Amino acid sequence: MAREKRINVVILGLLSHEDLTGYDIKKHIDNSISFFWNGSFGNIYPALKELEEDNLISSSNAPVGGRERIVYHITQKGKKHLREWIKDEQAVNELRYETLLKLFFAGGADKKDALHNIELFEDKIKKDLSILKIHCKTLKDDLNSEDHMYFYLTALFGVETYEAYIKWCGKAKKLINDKDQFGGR
Amino acid sequence: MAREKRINVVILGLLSHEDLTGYDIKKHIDNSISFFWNGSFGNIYPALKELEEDNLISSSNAPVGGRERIVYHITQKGKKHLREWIKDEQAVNELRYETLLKLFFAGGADKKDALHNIELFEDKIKKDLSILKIHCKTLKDDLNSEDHMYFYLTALFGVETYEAYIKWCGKAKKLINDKDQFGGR
DNA sequence: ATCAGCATGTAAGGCGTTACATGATTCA
DNA sequence: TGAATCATGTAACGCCTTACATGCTGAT
Repeated sequence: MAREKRINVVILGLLSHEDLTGYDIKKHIDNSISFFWNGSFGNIYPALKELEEDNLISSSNAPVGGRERIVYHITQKGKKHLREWIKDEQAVNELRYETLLKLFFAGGADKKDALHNIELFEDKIKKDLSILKIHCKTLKDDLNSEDHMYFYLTALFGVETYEAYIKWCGKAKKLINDKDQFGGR
Repeated sequence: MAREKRINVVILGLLSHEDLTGYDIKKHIDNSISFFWNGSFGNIYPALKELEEDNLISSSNAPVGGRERIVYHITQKGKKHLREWIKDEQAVNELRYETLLKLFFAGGADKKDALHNIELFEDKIKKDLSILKIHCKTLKDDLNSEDHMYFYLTALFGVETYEAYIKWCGKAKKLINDKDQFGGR
């Protein structure tokens, strides 16, 4: 019944591109997919152990100097597992925006707080958008491989939705300011 | 350190509009805010008990016939707590889209699967969008109260981002189909 | 009479985050 | 020599979901 934990397929997916350490995996998540998925050492390392037990990945020690280092490699079984997950129609898509929650309930609060929350959101989105745009452009200029096309499409999703967010922020601020006849409290 | 669980403020927020039972709260969440926040009986009922212990809400028995029914009411302390949460600058905004994850890792899979996943996503979004649009229009035609303005703004957020999603779906499908020189596997 | 909806709750488990613990290496 | 980065891992906890358990009411 219980769905497989998604960190497993994230790891398999990253390892399907190249061999990586747990630390590398965390960095890749942070750099490439953090706007739609997250991971932490606290779930990556235990997941690596489980995946290896299930023969979906294999490991080899590759210390650098005296520093411990374990490089993971996806197996054929792991690749098959990844493809099956992609093929599976079930997909959980969740958005949990506390900023919207605060706005939804702002009726009993100070209008300035509502505006401030929107501005904070807007600033964060603008910052993230500028990074995503660079990323997106780099990928667009190098669409030679199938992998890159898919990376580009996810980055494009980020850029286009974030641009929609920013437009909305403008409208929201305007409406809140215009409708001042309610009288802030 | 640990952040307060957000279901608490969701409940306080809904009760700041009107008195409700636990069952009502679940319905309101499903009807009005489910596109950016969720709740389940399994976390609503325990949270109601805690909130009452902390005097943020009060309860009164209001059975209908022989059917048990507990109506909750927000206290002054609860209202204050809600306003403070809104004022607090911290806000966690997370997007977790398994569809994007599948797309990001689609390089080793069949191109048809990638397209199919986008179509499934698009269908779901279109369905939800049509509901959101009706909701949004209703709210727009009745912007007399401050509460309604905020409800409208959150619904507008949904409409505009979902429209951006649908545009992206079109582009994504087109690019995947056009770039067929990679040769699907 | 049966089924959908109203209504309250508990139990188990899953998944994830945060904080902690440890230590090597590289660069300023 | 100290800070940032590389690198692996554990422990505690939080929050939520799913499934289960129970029973009344109203409509067909």
